[in-house]
Amino acid sequence: MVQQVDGARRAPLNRDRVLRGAVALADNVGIESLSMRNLAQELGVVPMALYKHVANKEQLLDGMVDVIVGEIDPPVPGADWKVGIRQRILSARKVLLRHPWASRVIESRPQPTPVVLDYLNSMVGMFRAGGFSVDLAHHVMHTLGSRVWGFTQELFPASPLPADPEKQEAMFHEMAARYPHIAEIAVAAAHDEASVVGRSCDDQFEFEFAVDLLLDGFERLHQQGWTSANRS
Amino acid sequence: MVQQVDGARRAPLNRDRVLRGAVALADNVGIESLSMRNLAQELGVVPMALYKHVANKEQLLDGMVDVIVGEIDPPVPGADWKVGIRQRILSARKVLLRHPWASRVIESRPQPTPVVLDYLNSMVGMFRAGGFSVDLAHHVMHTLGSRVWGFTQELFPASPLPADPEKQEAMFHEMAARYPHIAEIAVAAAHDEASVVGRSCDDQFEFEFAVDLLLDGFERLHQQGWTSANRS
DNA sequence: CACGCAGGTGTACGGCGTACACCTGGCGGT
DNA sequence: ACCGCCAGGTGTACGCCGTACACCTGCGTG
Repeated sequence: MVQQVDGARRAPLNRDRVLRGAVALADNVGIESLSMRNLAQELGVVPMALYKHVANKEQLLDGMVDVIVGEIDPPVPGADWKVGIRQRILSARKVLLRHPWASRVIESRPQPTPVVLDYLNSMVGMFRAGGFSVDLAHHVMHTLGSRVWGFTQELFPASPLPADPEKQEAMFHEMAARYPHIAEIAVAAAHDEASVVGRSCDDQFEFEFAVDLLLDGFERLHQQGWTSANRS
Repeated sequence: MVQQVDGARRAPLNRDRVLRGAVALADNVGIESLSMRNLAQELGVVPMALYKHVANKEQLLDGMVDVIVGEIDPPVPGADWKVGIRQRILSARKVLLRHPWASRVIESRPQPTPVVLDYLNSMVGMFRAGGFSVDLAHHVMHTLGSRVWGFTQELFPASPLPADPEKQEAMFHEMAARYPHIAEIAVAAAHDEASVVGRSCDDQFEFEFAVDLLLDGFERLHQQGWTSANRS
């Protein structure tokens, strides 16, 4: 049933093959359909075989995160801190857009792996190399929050509009009556992009807007010699 | 087995009682131990009885979010936009600190409920009342991201130190060697608070640092008459 | 040739969400 | 006084999940 079609025996599994298989499967069928049983089947193996290579599902998820982090570009060497950080974050973002499930998985990990710590450490290092005090670098990392990973907390994903244009119209009027401020944003955004109502806004622009606002704020504090001692 | 000890029959369930029971149970035993079966038992009822009041577990979670949002203070009427927004967000934060599971649940909802939309709408309204253009209000909401809910993406929770102080020492040296930038932050933070190594930093301060940096940035853009037309 | 051990297997358990058929007690209409 | 309805609660069962544990198998080494 599970055996190979071609005569050659399946190459033996190893941790890396398992992790990459898991990433691929999550990419294809969604993270919510990634189960040990599922993954085992995909790899042509019985579920329990996986446990020879990962301790349990949590460790599998940790390993998947490590694979993803490995896809992020390394820091550009001689760059100014601001452009360097920006590039790195936007590289992370590109990776996360390739693996839409990854942000949720990253958020769900209770402890960082060494690979993740390496990434964060090198990020802090870029601020330090730019002359930031330990103090400021610290708070600035907190402020970036999930954006060091290239994603922002989505307030909600693009709403799937009803196909029927009459229902669309009705829904729109209800929105406008009940949530006028949200509605006018939706209208403006739709107009900007000459697209249908409800089309979600330009994600990339929103992301860069936020990152740049933050980086500019950081720069200002840095130049002012900000210290956490002047906590008001 | 399940019947009441006192002669009086259990008051009949209703949606509200189910939701509040679920919130209480999550508070007590943690969200990961909240199951339909568990909750039913707590309410003195058979699991399937819950389905007369909520369609499924997803709707239960939606309802729990609504309960939490209901605990956030309403906007202070005559306040300046900046202090008004700040107060509201810090109120949300207080609520979320009472229900530590709530941030993860909010993040996990695929669609916002009407109650959530009301909250977001009123938040946008505060920016609009402060003179923000629709355009700027829009992007500014995105920038706040999960902070409108009073939480920030945690890079990782406080690490539980090993009890043995020798192991602590060893771990610390390994950290310092491998992740020097992270280590120096840890040292500085520990020194600030005269606490043990690894003690997590002052969360409230980090949060307010970020919110204030953002609000200041928003104010600057607002005063400059910023428009998304000048997208560089 | 025997042995060990890494890698793969089979079976089983307890937990989950929930579909579906059923029961029951009180209330409104006649 | 009776009947029928139906909201609310029950019982059973299914298919999924993660994974403990005992087992097998075949290769590399002594």
